Amino acid sequence: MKEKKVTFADIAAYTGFSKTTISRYFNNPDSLTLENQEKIAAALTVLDYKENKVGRILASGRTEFVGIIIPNLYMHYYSEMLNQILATYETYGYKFLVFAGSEKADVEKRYIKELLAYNIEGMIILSGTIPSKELASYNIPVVGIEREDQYISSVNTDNYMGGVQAAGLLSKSGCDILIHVNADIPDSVPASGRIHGFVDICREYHMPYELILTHLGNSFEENRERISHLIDQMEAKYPQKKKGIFMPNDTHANVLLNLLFQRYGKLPDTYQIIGFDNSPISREAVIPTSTVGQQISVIANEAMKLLSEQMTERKKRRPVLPKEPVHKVIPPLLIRRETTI
Amino acid sequence: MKEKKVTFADIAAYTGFSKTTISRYFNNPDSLTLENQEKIAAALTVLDYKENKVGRILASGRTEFVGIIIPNLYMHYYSEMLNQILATYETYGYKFLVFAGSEKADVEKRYIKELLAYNIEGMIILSGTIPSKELASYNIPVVGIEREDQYISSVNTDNYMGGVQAAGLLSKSGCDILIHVNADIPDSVPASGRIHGFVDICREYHMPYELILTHLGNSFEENRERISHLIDQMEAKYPQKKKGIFMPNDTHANVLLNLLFQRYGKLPDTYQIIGFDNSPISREAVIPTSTVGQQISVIANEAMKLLSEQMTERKKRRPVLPKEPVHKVIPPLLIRRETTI
DNA sequence: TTGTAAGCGTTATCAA
DNA sequence: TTGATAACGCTTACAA
Repeated sequence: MKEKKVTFADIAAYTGFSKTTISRYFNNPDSLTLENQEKIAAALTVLDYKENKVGRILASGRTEFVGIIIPNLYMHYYSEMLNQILATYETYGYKFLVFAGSEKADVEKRYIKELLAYNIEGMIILSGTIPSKELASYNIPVVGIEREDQYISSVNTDNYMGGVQAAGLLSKSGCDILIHVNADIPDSVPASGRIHGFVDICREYHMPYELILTHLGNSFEENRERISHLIDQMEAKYPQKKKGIFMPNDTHANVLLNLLFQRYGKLPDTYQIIGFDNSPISREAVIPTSTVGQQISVIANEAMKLLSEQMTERKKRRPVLPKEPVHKVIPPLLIRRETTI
Repeated sequence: MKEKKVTFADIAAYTGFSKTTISRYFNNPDSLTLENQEKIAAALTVLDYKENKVGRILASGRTEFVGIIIPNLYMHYYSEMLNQILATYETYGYKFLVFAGSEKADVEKRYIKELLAYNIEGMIILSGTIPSKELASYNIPVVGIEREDQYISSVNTDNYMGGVQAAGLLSKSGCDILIHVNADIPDSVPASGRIHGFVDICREYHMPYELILTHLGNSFEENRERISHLIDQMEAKYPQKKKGIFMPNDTHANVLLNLLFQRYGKLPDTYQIIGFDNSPISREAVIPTSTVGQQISVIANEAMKLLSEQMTERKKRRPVLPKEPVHKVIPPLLIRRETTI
């Protein structure tokens, strides 16, 4: 406790060098003679010096902090994305200040204010409550992931391609009718691409299709009830017909699958199901479920790469700031398992 | 970009007060006259002042940073724990620097070094690779969660009680033989309590039981294969008998359930299954699975409470450091669903 | 209630 | 290759 920490001043006193030289030892060692490097190195171990980055931040303005705002960690998609983002520490060295779980614009604005107070160098945002226009106004590098991104750089899954892949697979499976269940997403959100991709392919192949754009509820119980309802509707409307169903994500695909299993003891021949995300539940379901897989690790790495480039650029004396935000698009991977042919 | 930031000096110049007074406005506003408070408040908006906490940290030594080291975010238990820990920001105001996903002692030591370089005030650690003795030597408040905790404070689920609850439920379900599958955990790890609780109750009730202490593999495929093997073994050893199986967690319980479903199209009457954790998969399984539920939110909050107390104590001029680490134990919640009577 | 002045531990700028 | 000195933005005695 009471032991004061060893500082550059102590090392300087001990070695007879100036603080500047000690600083240089850390930041530009080659500017010292090898002999002196060794002297200082020895002093460090003798004195048991521990780095203190706060002084450095204050003097240099570089925190190496990146802020993350994430809607929740309950959904696997988000927790795995965070996982992958955190893993980039090994590559880029940025530390992450993480806020999660609000989903309310005013609360998230508080989070951002706090992050800015710590001089974060950049921000990755997965939450969609704050308009990108406002995010851009904070004047630090920001990369969005799967959210509205008109005024900020972003990395997204190629959702349109995902819709195309899902519809393509289902239409090849001999289905009579293709159904896509999803929330009614505005076009500004990348995920809306899935709907367009799905529709375009259905039209192109002249496949009968239906869009069921409805909110499936906020709890597992609500999901269950509404999806059960959906089954009733579909069976009433398309009896006997072979239905190819593209669910908005693997969690909901799993609920559908379980409900059908409970009704029929198996997945009836009149159903084909495909989910989205390739989250663990798609493999852990009663029957491994086909899905359009998001390449979470690729997305996370691209996001950090993009952010890191922008942060590095800013540190230069005459930064060339990109006038236009950069939008990267990562292709999804179609994963065929046992709920489709 | 080029706009320099507004500092206390600017506000002081603008208002005619000293920097000290500006500082006081933020830290102890009541020590100023209401009139002067208003003057400063006005200046803040005029100048568009933005907090900079780095200076404060340097001057005061208080970072309000808490470090978190977590094995991974792939398992729901960890991601939900992180979720709940992050949520305590609203209560305690500590910001979290998060590292995840190494599970290697040397890497995690690097993480800790980095955290210490940023003057974190305390640490929550879920990872078990670094012995608590070493953690204690860092001389900052540390709280462990479900890990070896001899020399550090900790919050754990009452694992023994969990084992008791599981064995109790299964023995009431008319089983002929009780089986607990688990890894071969050393007694220093809290989770070992489950095994002891299970065994003690089986003995007390004179229930025949078997412990299968084996590693179930590191991937879903391995889990599947080994659990399938387990079923073969159990069916060979206990044909016709009603088997009550206590799995080490919900993920593995789900794999077992799915395998049985695939073999028999349902959960046979000769099986009763109970998992551990109450993770989402237990509700999302083909048949909602009984489980011994961990109270993650309670654990997270208790951990932060404990840590916060220790951090607050340290800030006092004459801190009373606890000689002995504090260990809190949170009771599990038995959740009966459809895989047990 | 307010101000002065000395830090906090680095880095940056010059100069040597 | 090295050093002196002034920042960086805020807090904290101590003084008034």
